[in-house]
Amino acid sequence: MRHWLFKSEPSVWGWSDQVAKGDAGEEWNGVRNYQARNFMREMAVGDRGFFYHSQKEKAVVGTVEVIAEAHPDSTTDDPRWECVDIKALEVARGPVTLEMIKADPRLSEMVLVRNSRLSVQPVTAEEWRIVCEMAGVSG
DNA sequence: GCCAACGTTGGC
DNA sequence: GCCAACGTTGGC
Repeated sequence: MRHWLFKSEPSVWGWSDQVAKGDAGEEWNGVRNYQARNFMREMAVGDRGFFYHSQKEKAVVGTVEVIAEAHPDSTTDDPRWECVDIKALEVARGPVTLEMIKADPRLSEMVLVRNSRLSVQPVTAEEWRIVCEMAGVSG
């Protein structure tokens, strides 16, 4: 199983929106960046990821699971853009802020730290374990 | 609100 | 195919 990080502005699509969709989940649509799209193409059903709020909050707020492989993005007719479907899994007992992540030397190589603009990112197994621990989730 | 970083576009 | 110009994102 691989791990990922999904970033969203909470004012556009937040954790509560994701939770409201329940097990049916929702498309992670609207991505218009090739790198991010390519990562979604690599995802498999059952992969897990962090749900990160950008902008004001800047924190991992929960975990999600990939429930459908990449397929055309329903929000555009442009065949270049694809997305996966994800569902909310576990809420973070305490949000893991960007500040906390930056303060931990073990997480200094995270894409979130190195390339803050990428909206869909891979997370290593170790990074996954550490951030899950900080968030108080089982992973 | 500003600005650095980055990606995309389009002219050559 | 290069690169300048431009637009967008997101942290600060």
